[in-house]
Amino acid sequence: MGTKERKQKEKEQLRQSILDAARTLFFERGYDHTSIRAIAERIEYSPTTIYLYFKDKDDLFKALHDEGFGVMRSMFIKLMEEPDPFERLVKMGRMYIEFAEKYPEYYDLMFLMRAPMKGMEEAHKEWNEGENTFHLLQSVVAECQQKGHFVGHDTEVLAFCIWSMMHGMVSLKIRERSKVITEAKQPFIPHLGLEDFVRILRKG
Amino acid sequence: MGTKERKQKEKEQLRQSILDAARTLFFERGYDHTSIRAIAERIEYSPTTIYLYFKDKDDLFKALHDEGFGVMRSMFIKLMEEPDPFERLVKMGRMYIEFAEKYPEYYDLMFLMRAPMKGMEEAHKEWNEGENTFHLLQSVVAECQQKGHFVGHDTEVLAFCIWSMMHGMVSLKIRERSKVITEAKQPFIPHLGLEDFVRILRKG
DNA sequence: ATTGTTTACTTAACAGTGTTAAGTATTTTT
DNA sequence: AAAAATACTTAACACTGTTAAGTAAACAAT
Repeated sequence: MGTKERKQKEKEQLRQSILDAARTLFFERGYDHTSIRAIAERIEYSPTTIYLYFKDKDDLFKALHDEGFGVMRSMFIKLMEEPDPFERLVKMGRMYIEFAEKYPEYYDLMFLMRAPMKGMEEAHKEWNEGENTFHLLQSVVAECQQKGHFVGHDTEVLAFCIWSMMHGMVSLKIRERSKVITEAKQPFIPHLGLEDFVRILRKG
Repeated sequence: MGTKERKQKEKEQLRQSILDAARTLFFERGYDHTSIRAIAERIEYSPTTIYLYFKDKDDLFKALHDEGFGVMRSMFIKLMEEPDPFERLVKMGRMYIEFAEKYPEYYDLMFLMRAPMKGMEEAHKEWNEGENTFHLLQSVVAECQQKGHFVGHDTEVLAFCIWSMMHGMVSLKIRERSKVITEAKQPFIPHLGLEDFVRILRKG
């Protein structure tokens, strides 16, 4: 029965091309300003076809949200071979910024937008993707502490602080709040900030 | 001509009650899920009346956005009498968290949401409210440096880092991303993080 | 006092949204 | 050849922000 498998593959392909169209349009004009009808038009299907592959608009969002975490994970994996935990932590910070600068739209979906989380409370219930990534950070911080860094700090709270720092800089930049600083410094802002932060952390 | 003044006042009152209704509904169900019709229904006027007082929905947003900065400013002013700049900086941090915890919806409008900024690019062009607040922070940081803190750091970049730290923690909390940490610590999360951060800063 | 004009508001409508129920071919199974 | 399942579409519902046109009352000028 080769036809059954072929049909299955065709279905998977259509699902993928819906997702591709959605990604393109979401990234181009944002989630709110992308209509199901526009996505449908792009792949030359009727709008209702999309509902045969995705529950609703939030479901499309969630798919891209998880896709984003996949991309981020694949970037993080590369630097796990760095032996020194503090250096690894610093590299993770740089990678975080690189991800946000390269895929600001993914970052938006993953960490900034509210829309998806509502659908996530029902389905995922616990934002698994985000939790996994955070625990990765937390374990690196714990390793740092074992090597004598950050003495007397609560691992969890400190990890949250570090994440907050990165998230703060990156999200202020993405949402164009970083325009409050001198124009010449703006292109370097998350990186400059990170290096400044690292200088402070090295002492602790 | 007392009637003219009375009319003027009545107009101002209606404008205010539109704003009150908008605030209530925005805070209750969020900007996106509040319709002009719902606001109109609440004050028992026709939807189009709102357009006689506000250009469009973004204009309503902007009014509440600026209102939020007014509230924040009035909270900040109180702690400007603190003579020691470092202590003042710490108190500003605590105040920032208090504001965000007391008025998460204002915070959302002011620092998280995207919708308004688009309208702001045309009108304000430069997010004045945000800039003023940032420059206040920057001057406190500069004062700290004059007293020997944070030697060798760029004032602007450092101020941005500090703001990022606060913004990161607060916004992760508001958008419910802080659920990645132990439940027992969650209620204290922005405060605990701040104190941790302060401990690190005191050394520099 | 009767005009004309301004003011403050409403009705009706447009073009768009997410989403669902019902319908239609086409293919597969019996 | 009849029945059933598959894959998709058409038509519609109840919304949305926003605008153009209309209305009734208050004012001004003659």
